[in-house]
Amino acid sequence: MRNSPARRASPIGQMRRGVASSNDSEVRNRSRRGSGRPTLADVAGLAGVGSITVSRALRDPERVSPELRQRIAAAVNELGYVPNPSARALASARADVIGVLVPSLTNNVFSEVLRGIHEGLGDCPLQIQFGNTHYSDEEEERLLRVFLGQRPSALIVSGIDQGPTTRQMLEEAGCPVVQIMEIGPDPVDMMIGFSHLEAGKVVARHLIDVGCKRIGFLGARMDPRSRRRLAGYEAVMREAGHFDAALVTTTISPSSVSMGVSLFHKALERTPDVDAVICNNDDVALGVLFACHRAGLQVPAQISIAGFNDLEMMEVASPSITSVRTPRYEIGRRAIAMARAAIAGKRPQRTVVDLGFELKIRESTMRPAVLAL
Amino acid sequence: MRNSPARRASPIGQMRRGVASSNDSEVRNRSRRGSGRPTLADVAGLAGVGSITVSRALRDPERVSPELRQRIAAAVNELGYVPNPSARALASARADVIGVLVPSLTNNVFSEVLRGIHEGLGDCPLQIQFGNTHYSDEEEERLLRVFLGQRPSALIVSGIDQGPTTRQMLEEAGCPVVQIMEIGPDPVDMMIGFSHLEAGKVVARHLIDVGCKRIGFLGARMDPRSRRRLAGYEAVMREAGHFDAALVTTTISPSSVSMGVSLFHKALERTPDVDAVICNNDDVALGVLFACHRAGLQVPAQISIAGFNDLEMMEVASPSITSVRTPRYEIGRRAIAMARAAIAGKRPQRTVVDLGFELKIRESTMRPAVLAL
DNA sequence: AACAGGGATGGTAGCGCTACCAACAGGTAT
DNA sequence: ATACCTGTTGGTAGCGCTACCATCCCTGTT
Repeated sequence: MRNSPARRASPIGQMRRGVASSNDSEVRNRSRRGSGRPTLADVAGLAGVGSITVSRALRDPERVSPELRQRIAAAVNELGYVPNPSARALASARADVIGVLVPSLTNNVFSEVLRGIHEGLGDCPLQIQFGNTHYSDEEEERLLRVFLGQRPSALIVSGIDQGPTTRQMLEEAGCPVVQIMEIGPDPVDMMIGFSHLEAGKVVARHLIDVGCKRIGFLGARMDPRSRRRLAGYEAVMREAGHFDAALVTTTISPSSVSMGVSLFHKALERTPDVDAVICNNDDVALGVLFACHRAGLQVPAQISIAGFNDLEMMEVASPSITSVRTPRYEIGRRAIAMARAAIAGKRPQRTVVDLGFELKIRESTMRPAVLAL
Repeated sequence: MRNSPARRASPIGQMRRGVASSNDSEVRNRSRRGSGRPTLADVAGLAGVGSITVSRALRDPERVSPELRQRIAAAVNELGYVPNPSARALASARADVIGVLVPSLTNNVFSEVLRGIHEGLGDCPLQIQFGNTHYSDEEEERLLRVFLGQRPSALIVSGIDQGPTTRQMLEEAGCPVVQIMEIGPDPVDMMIGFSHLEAGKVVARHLIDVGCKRIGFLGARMDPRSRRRLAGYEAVMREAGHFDAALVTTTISPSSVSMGVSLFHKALERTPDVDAVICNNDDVALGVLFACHRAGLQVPAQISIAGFNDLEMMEVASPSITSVRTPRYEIGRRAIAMARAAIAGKRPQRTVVDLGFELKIRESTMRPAVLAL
């Protein structure tokens, strides 16, 4: 019941027999090897051309005369020919695969990036080979090694803090490499993202502007990007003379809404006088909002909340939550576009692209006076 | 700067010259084809065995004597040999690829499933080939066609409502097929999920039990699974004599928290007397919670809310939200386990697995009396 | 002692495609 | 008329691996 390709193949075999040398095809039908599916040679036989011409017509139609092109298209259609990517990869020593390494799948930031990557691909015949590093350098190195074994057409990796071995492998990969999410000095090849340090600064400045002084920082899963946001916060707080190490509450445990609740409780214990919290992402911010609601703390009258990433729900939360809009989807799309351009030999003029970010100011950080309007 | 594989390959080439016939290797070095990386034959030369023995040692070590196995392992290590998956796929007419089709990446339900799939894979040498159908039958069919062109080892598809062409392609795929998320009659091959109809019934019954009568149903992105949950709701409501078509507010637009807000507003307009809403997922439920908060409606005193999926945040929301816990991660893990077993020829005895679900009753649907305790 | 049986090993011939070169037509420059 | 392009087509030889046999050796049996 589960196995009919052999049956399906037989009409094709007969078709072939009528066109190619009959001896040939009979031998082929008896053979136990082979996939039983039409090949380039079958298409070529039916169209009455050489197989290499079919190959060209499929990959680079410009180089084949319109007449042959049409005959070949008809033959492809009739046989239901689908190219064999393994054979192509083997013959050309280059797989139509783009390796993508991200640190997490749970995190909806990266699912947005992945969506951008998939949609940026459109229907071009590239495959995405996807790997989850779980925020581990060793795992990243292992996965990269596996990916390189396939001779990918390009690589997309998250962040700019690869370990030395990983860094060297990327440099020697012999294919375009795009580092995403962040920008920094010394790219391996290309880079697209924004400055997390600046983003941290902007949020902190905003809260100082609206009159907050005891501004806490809550961070779960303190990856390198979160640490840079924290560094931006710290720089601005020091400059304003407000910095206090007790205001910073972080954990390396994974981020979640409930982790936001517990980080907030811990912060309240350490610094009961906090008048604002900056969260390293929106999950944590949402947890803080819920915790405030449960504790009867008025937002923003008694405490202001700022998040990071600007998930869609931030705008409709009650109160709506100030957050930094990050171009996650756009990063995915543009990363693929850059990779494709580089594969096609047209390296973009700008190899380091700063997509920036946007502070979305909402109710959770508005001054009472403004709210009253 | 970007291109060093050629340089890296040269010591390997020299190594090879010392072992294999020197004439051979010189020709090989001059050739412009080939990846420049060590091959099975190189490993075989260094270990002093036939290449087929190396192949066996790598795929099925039991069949090679311990002594040779060790020599081969040493040679692999020394050369840094990595098998070429394309060549393997071509020669064996079978790629070590599992095709996975899901309808959405935005939806965190499916990112959990994907996480389960990736983690269920462990470090076995299978690759996941992933496709996003965007809830479109045509797109599903197109992607399936692409996947089948690679002769995957197994296929994982979402839902049980494939179109006739897709259904036929799956039946003729000649590889194990796992349908996930749902169970139903007439599986293509294997199936893992739970009954959405039952889940819909259980939630509706619970709300009736706590004394609600005008129970609304809010649904965004009404895919087949959501429709079956709605059918369960409708059946129970009819049985209780509470059904009213005006209580059902749905849209095919994508689901989101803000869509939950607007669906709730629409429902309030049509049936201002609703005393509870069942949402087809937790995003919508969260939107309802925010809308209630903004409108000053007490939850659950004035209105009860139930969600679906039991995202982590439901438990810490304020009030916490009743939801149906669905085994998303587990579905991914088990689906891969079933696929791997089938690939290995050990088809599981149970080919249709019902993982069930669990109604998590929380504050948002508690009777005032219970809350007062 | 001859033989069958089984486990370990190797040789060979592809898998389906593309890189490379060769061939040839039809034009343009010499 | 010859040489020399340029553009289209085809032949051939692999890419690196595995399926399929053949071979070898070592048992155990008659």
